[in-house]
Amino acid sequence: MTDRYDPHEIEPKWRNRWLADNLYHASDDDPRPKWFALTMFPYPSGDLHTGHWYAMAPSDAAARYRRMLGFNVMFPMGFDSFGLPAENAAIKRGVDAKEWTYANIDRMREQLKLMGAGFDWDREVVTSDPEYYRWSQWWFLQLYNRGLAYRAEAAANWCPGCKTVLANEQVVDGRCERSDDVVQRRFLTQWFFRITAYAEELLKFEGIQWPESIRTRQANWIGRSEGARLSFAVDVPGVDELLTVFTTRPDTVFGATFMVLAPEHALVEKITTAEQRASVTAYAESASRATEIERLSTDREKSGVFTGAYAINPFNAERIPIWIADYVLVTYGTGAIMAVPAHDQRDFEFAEKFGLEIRPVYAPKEGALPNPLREALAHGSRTISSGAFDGLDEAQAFEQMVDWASERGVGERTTNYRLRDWLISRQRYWGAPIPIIHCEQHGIVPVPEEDLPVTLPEHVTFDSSGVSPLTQIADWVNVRCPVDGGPARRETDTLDTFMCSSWYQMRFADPHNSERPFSRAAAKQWLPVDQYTGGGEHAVMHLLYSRFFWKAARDMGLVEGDEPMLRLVTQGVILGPDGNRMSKSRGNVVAPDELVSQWGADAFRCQLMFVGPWDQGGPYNPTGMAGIVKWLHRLWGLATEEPTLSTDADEEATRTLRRATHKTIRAVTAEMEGFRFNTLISRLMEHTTAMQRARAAGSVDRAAWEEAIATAILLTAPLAPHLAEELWERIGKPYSVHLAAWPVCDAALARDDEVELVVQVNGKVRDRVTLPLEASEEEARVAVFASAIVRQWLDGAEPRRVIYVPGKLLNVVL
RNA sequence: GCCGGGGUGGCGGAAUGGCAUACGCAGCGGACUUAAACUCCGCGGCCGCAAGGCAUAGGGGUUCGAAUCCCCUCCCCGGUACCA
Repeated sequence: MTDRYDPHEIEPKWRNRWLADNLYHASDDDPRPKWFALTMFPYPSGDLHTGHWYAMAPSDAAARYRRMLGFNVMFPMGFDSFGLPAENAAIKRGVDAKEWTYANIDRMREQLKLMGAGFDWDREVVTSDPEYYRWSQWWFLQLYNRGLAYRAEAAANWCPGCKTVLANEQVVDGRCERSDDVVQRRFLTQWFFRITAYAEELLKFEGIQWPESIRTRQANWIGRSEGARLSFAVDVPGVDELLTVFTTRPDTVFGATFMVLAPEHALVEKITTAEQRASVTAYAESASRATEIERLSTDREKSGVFTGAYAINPFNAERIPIWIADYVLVTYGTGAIMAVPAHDQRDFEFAEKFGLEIRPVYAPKEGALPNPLREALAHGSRTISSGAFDGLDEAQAFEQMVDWASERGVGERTTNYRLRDWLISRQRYWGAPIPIIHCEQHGIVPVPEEDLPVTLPEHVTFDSSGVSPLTQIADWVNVRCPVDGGPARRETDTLDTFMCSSWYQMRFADPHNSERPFSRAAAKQWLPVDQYTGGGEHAVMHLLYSRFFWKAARDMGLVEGDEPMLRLVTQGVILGPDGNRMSKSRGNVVAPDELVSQWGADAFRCQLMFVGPWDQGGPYNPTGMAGIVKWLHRLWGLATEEPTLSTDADEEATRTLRRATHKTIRAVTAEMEGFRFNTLISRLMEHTTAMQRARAAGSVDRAAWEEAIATAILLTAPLAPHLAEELWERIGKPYSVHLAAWPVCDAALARDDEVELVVQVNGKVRDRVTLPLEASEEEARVAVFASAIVRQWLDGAEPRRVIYVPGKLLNVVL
């Protein structure tokens, strides 16, 4: 037995023992209350990086804490293993996508084990396994059968680099979230999930503890706005279609002096006059060529063209010109607006540029209307120039005008959402095939459930075009129609990987079920997730999709409750030592493997938790490792080298040590509940110092010492699991510390006997006095005014006022 | 522009109305050691000999008392953006 702390000796020993004993397996028949702790599973990119450690080590600590509190904890791990990097490796380097992926998984699984986390490896799921994606396909069919999956032509985001469409959520600043290529707009027939059916419910966050920032981002993304649809007749011979607009300000309809359609709007073709056709076509073409980035630039000057056609305002029968302009988006509302330049700044700028009428329909809140208007008047006092509706405030005008339109069938109150349906088809190979067959006779035919999985062909070759190989494999594509056995073709698009990760937490409840995605009993036992941890960057992707999926599953009667994850804590981004995101090009990447082989997993875990508040992230510099390592050595030394123990040690010293121990239990427990690992560790360091002081002071009470050491080991166990296990054994406790009970604070022992009262004169600290804990205000005053320093400051003057905060402070005001 | 989070020693950070700078890093001094450190002890905001004064991005306010609450301004990070 070595006497020195050597992580390289103890860490492999305990890791192997835990694995051999299956210590962290969550049993289905355990009477204790369940706790489903989940940290976002990784994409198997090939290497576990510092970001993974930063996310997972504290998640593991929190799960271990719950286990010690007496919960039947399930803390599973898996791999989100479909996706483009595997395919890119296949295209660029000629490796096999599957082999590349599974080699990475094997490597990362070993790296994850080095972390010493308490993952239940029996429940591992890999989304690219047929046993898993079979059920992803099954979910697709359920959603299809319920009308929540559909195929439609729509303007889609096309990434030229990835050669596939993307969901709106995967477009960041007009660029592909993955490859950074500028996204193009293409009209394509694609598969969608009807997430908009749940838009309203997704805005509610009842019964869950999620960070404000994530809830806000989801709410902004869903973008609910209340308003009305108004229909305008089109004054074009032979066109009886109505031009319907969505507006949040139907109360300004008398100020509508022109209409604007998105260049892609279906009506444009039908209403454009012969005279205007050439310029309209040219404008529409240039708009379609413009990238999303160019079109979305808000400081760009307004542009547009007159169609030559007019609409009729249903309120006053006025003929108003119809324009097209790219500031109106085909994807929002109805793709058409009534322009009210006097009360909308964008319309105002457009009207100014093209010399269109600007007609105020509200009097300003103060003063007279400027003439001419310098900018749009967003809100006014009372309606003017609005016919029979004059003299109303905004709310009244809204109500009365929408009622008027509803009665005549030319409008209705409506709620509009910015959220679009989730585009889930991808023109890529390395994903779960969409289980659909296209039959010449029967059109879209779902693959029968008993034929699942639709297996992804292996060992495919990529040609230089980058087109998905699935389209090239004739004996995979050509199938018999399930209805009549006639000739048919498989759908060659695959599912967005975000679809595979939208339900993975459900699969963890019953990961090996080959009859269904999970049994009802397993769902009841384990779901929903009690504590989810991961990166906030998934706010409007994974975290939104998972909520949608859960609600759909609930409506199918498969799960209970309205939310998939009850409590969410998102960690910040760990940065390189220079304060920038870690990247190879910057040369600021900190490689976990090197640090672990030098200092051990426990030290690395602890240092990552110690650097700062977890939810904020921040720079990470390995130079700080020394402090953590010193602390672990100090703890080791205390646990392995006993002081002189006695039963008649100094009573006050004993009391002091026990007080430190119980105060530490209280503080560490609170920090653990709040995911404040940095201050948690500082508390443990202080306790370690207190024990060192006690040992240095001479003989120590045996019971108090043993309590202090055992407590320190227990409180450290979630953070440094290997070290704690070793020390627990060395002090003669039964295996395993990770199954031991979390210590409980004895309030009487934690209590202070006396307090140090801060003495202020006019709010400035001048002195301190020590008083018994129960000292009255009168006793405090006596002690304070007896102080020579205080009397010097008073200089004979009478205090005007005395503020007393029991146990803390006494302020003398002159 | 709008929404969210921030700005405290040389550095990471602590304190969310009551002792500013906990706990660490780096630094300095000392002990032990032939020598060392993943050992131990100590020092450490700025000005000042001291008494004391001044310091939490900047300015103003509330309060007996403000890093903390309110108002204004500046800066950094993240999100989002012609959303009708």
